[in-house]
Order: sequence, then C-alpha cells, then structure tokens
Amino acid sequence: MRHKKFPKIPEATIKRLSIYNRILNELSRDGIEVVSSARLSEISGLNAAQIRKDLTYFGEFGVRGVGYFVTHLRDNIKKILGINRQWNLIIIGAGKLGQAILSYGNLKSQGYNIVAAFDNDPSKIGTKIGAYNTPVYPLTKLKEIVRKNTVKIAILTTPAVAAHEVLTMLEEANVEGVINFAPVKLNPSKNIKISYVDLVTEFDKMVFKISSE
Amino acid sequence: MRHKKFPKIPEATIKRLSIYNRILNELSRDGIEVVSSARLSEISGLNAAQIRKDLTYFGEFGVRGVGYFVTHLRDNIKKILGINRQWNLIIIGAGKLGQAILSYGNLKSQGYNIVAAFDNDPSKIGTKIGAYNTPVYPLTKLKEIVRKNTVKIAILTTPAVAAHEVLTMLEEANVEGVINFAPVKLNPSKNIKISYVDLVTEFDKMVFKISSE
DNA sequence: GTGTGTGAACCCTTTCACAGCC
DNA sequence: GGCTGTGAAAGGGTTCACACAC
Repeated sequence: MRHKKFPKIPEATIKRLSIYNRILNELSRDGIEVVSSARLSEISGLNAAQIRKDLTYFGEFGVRGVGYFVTHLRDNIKKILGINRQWNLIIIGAGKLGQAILSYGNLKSQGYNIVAAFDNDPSKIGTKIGAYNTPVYPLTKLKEIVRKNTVKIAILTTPAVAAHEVLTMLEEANVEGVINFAPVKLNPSKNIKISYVDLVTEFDKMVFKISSE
Repeated sequence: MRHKKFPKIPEATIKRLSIYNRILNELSRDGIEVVSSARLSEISGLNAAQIRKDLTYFGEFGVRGVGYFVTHLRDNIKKILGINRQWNLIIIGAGKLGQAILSYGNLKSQGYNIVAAFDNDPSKIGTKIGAYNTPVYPLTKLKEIVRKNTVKIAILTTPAVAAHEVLTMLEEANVEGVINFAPVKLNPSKNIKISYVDLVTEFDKMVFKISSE
C-alpha cells in the first residue's frame, strides 16, 4: 500500500535506486557530504538527467545550484526501497549455490539475514552451514519457521525439477516473494512475487556479444 | 564480424533466445518434434508475437500453418548465440561464490568449461576446488593459461576493491569478456565486454515490490 | 483451417534542453 | 553561476492485427 501513491515507476528505476544507495554508502564512508548528479553520473556510468528523473519520482531531494546531501539522499532511498530495516530470509536448497549465497557477506551487511536453510538431504539436516552457521531444516519445518521469524522472502536454489513443488509449499507458508535461481519459469497460483536470476542466460549473452563482431 | 549483418537486435531478444534454447532442449528431450509460438508462449510466459519477431531477426525458421521444428530451431539458435561449441572460461576469486560457480552443473552441461581458478591466497594455490576439481593458480599465471586454453571469457568473483586491478590484468591477457559479480562499475580501457550480475540489487528490487503494495 | 512473418500502432524509457531556484 | 526539476522530443521495444503460406 505504501508506494501506490507513486504511479508508474519504471522497473529499471528501482534497480538504479539500489545502485545509487551503494554509491552513496561509499561516498558517505569517504566523508563526502554533497554530490551532484553529474558526479553520480561519472561514478555510475548512467546519464545525469536519468539520475535526476529517477529521484524526482519520489520527491525533491536535491538543492538547486548545490546538489544532493549524501546521507540524506541515501536514507531516503533506503526508505523508498524498504531496506531501512532488517529482512529475515530463508533459502531452499542447501547445495553449492545455496551455500555461496549463505556466505555472501554483501547481503549480510545490507541487512539481509538468512535465518534458515531447507533441504531434504538427511545428511545435511541438523547441521549448520555457510560462513554464518545457518541451521538446515527439513521442508516439513518450513511453515513453522516462516511464521516464527516473519519471513517474507525465500531464495530458491533447488534443482529445476523440484522448484514447482517447493513453490507450492512456500505459497502455503504465506511467503510473499521468491528469488528464483532455478532455471524454470514458475507459475504461482497466489499473488506471490517471483524474480529470476538466470546465470546461464548471462553467459549466453556474453558469448553472443563476443561472437557477433 | 559474424552477426553485424543483423542490425539492431534488442538486448532483450538475446536473453530470450537463451531461454528458447533451454525450452527447446527440454521439448527435444521429451520427444516433441514440432512446437508453435503459442505453445512456446505458454511455457515461457512471453508474448507469442514477440517470440515470432525475435526469431525472424535471424531468418525464417518456422513453417506457416505448422510451427517450428524443435531440433532444427534449437540448433539454429545455438549457432546464432555462438553456443554451438565449447567455451573455455577462467574464474578469478576462489571464494565461496567462485566455488559455487565452479560447481554449477548447468554451466558445464551447456558447454561452459572452467579450466582454471585464480586467487592470491597461498593456502588455495596448488589445490583443486569445486565439483570438477578445478586447479587454483596465482594471478602471475594468468596470461600463460589464457593463451594456452584460448580463454576469451573470465568470471570475476573477487571482492569489489580488487576488481579493477584484476581487470587490468585481464585486459593485458587479451581476455575479451568479463562477467562481473563484484558490486562495482568497471571502467575498461580496452575494447573488452563487461556484463554485471548484481545479487544485492535483485534482493533490493524484491523488497521494493513487497513493500510497495 | 492453422500458425508464421511483419508493418503499423502502441507503449515505455531515456535523453535533451531549459526554466526555475539556491 | 551552478545544478536541480521537468515538459517535450527521441528512441527502443512490445503488441496488434492481418496478409500470406502450408
């Protein structure tokens, strides 16, 4: 309900806000207090007008003739994205990719807290894995742990064949969003958000770029 | 040089070709010989007209009133993308994420062969890591191994601070493309292709979607 | 009849150019 | 003077609708 007052925000704008947030964090760490859209353009490689337009979808954060105050803008972007607080996540599939994500410090430092991993491999259940010793549970515990930790987002790193079955369980547990690393289109029955991270297509795109010139 | 005869192909079309390839592989495995754009639309969730338009950028692969012959179309897409052969890759950064990619069977099965990993951690150098026992070398060996294996694509999974330094070395070794998992914009000096895989932005986008309704 | 191939229409996003404000 | 905010223009990509081929 919160942002429906902002109509028609391009998907790409959201992605760029996330990038601005990262850059502003770095500028803030370096003690820089004010930044212009021209400077942000240099750092990000994005068009300066685009940066200004992205920001004005959500308000007027800049000062004419001056620029943007770094921490003020950063804090506002965090609020807009909804990342001005911790998010509890779970991960389904404790294979290699799952373990890599569990150990990925950049998520932790951005407020993403993976509270549990799920797998059906009996040799994994009951152990703690990854850099932050995340406990591994069987999928029968899914509903309970989602409720206890108010988990809204699940990361799916199972093999493709298992993905749909897991999706049904996630829907039953009232998870609201799934970040899907399995190379299959998911067909959610409920109003659940799905996003796709597809590594093979990234490699294929790179091969095309290289091969086509 | 090969595809410059095809003018102005949307970036998104290339990504979809990769998806069509995956779906056609599955259809082929299931013994299905002919498929219509309507059926591909059901499977992929993409608009049928879009699918037809994507394909006609590169030729006329279909038969009116019939559809597309699965293996014929699949083989043509592979040729268009340049994935009708093996590609030797290297990975820089033998941390958790690097190891996960090294062990990711979907890349292997699509003809991506990671021949070596590079890291500066002395305790890793000389060992073999991941599901396919990939050898780990110091970065001083980069040029030699790239040349010996005709490597054109590198995967970058170092921490952000190291990324630029590594990029320079990759340029000197005449690598043509970099798939960058480090959360920094790279500024290549030579004509090297860079693509970005940014996990944190994916999570931020999902949080926005969930928070904004 | 059926399903592709495709110009035209539509829609969305980016970029320009400058008015407006510090 | 300098930099933001923003209508207007340009640019790209998607979808429609139907002619055309089997």
